[in-house]
Amino acid sequence: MRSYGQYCGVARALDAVGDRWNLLIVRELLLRGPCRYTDLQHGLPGIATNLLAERLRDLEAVGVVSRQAAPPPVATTLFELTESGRELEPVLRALGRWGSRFMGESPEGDAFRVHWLAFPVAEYWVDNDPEAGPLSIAVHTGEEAAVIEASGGQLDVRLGPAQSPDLVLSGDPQTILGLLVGRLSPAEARRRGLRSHGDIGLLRRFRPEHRPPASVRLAP
Amino acid sequence: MRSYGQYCGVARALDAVGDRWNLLIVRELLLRGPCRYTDLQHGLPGIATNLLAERLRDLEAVGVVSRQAAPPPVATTLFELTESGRELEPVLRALGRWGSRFMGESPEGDAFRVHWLAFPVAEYWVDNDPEAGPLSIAVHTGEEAAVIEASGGQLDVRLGPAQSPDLVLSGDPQTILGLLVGRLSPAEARRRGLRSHGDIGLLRRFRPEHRPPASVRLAP
DNA sequence: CGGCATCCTCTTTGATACTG
DNA sequence: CAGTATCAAAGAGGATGCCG
Repeated sequence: MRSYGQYCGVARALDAVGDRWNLLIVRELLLRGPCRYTDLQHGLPGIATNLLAERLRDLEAVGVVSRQAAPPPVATTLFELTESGRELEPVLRALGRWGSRFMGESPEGDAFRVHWLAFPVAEYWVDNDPEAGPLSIAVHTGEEAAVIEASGGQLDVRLGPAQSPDLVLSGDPQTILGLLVGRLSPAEARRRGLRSHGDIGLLRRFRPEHRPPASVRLAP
Repeated sequence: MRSYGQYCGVARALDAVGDRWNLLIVRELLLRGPCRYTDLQHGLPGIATNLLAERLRDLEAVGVVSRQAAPPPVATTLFELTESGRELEPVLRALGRWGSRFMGESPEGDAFRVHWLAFPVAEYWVDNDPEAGPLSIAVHTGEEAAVIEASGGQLDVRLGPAQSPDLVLSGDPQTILGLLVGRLSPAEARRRGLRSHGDIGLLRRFRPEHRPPASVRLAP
């Protein structure tokens, strides 16, 4: 991307990561941790392979991504975020939160990957009963599966099947998401095709939190 | 911008405002409030006029900007953020904060506008003595002037000259910024050409704050 | 397979000139 | 003041090929 040529933090940030696909690459690495090239391709449906290669070079050049030669069991290149790259998390969270207003519109034709649910969970969930025992919730949608694990007040989202989940949810992405962020009640979600095994009341433990408003007025 | 075609909040947000220049247009409207077309051009050095017109149409279409026919004293079109557009503030703040790491690099050749300082002030300042009387600090850099006003714990940044400032700062953008965010001490700033009138110690009232870390791990 | 590079077409950008 | 019109250059997207 050409530089905006403006001595402003927002402009400089966009100079570095404002190019098309860049922030989505960062999303993948934030959500999944170190990834192979093909993992990235899978998590970025629609990207042209030459663009992915070029963007990874660009992100490396600005110090957001680094590449590692993985040791023998993997024996491939792993791409991971640098410290600076991980510090983009607030940007991605703010974008995801703002973008959630468009998630009600039907996902017809849109690709979906389960691990994308980790952002809504991170943004909208809080463990209201951190003293209670660990809990695991399996989520199945499309061909993929993920697990949300709560333990000691900490929430984690992993890809893959659960060992012995306390609750299993399956349904289409829109319904699962609606349920997870509280836009749909369990009853509404079931009406839209949600299937569940286990006590769906467990979800109440993770009600959305609210945050304080900003304190500085920008344009009085 | 073509849609990413991904059912993900971040992707949907970028579908809406990820196009080149869009977030900088939002920055201008956040910092300056309702603007005329030519105000926007001035605050967006480097934008082509056809692009500005097109982007304003796009942003209107996604509900981020609205246009108003201003009443007789102004008698022109005013562009302003909708509620949804104002809710992009956390995105811009996160971007500006992340981008501040690139602000140490020399601004040679980069354009600068004083009102861009409002973001760093909003991000890095806090009024540690809100009970104290109101205070106004004038900032002069390049051809422009702005005022930072503190009153009752509230901070405001305005364009234009100050009435009777308690402190006047002038210098190049990099030095002023370094001083405002605490990267430079007053002595260092003076060595880099800062000129001041009034008690520069007043700045201590507005020391940077720190924020708590995030509580949800994304990629365990 | 994993990690690209090349080639090609189509779209978007940026610069400039011009207009109601 | 608030744009539209035009055009060259850069970038995106898709297909395919190459090399360990």
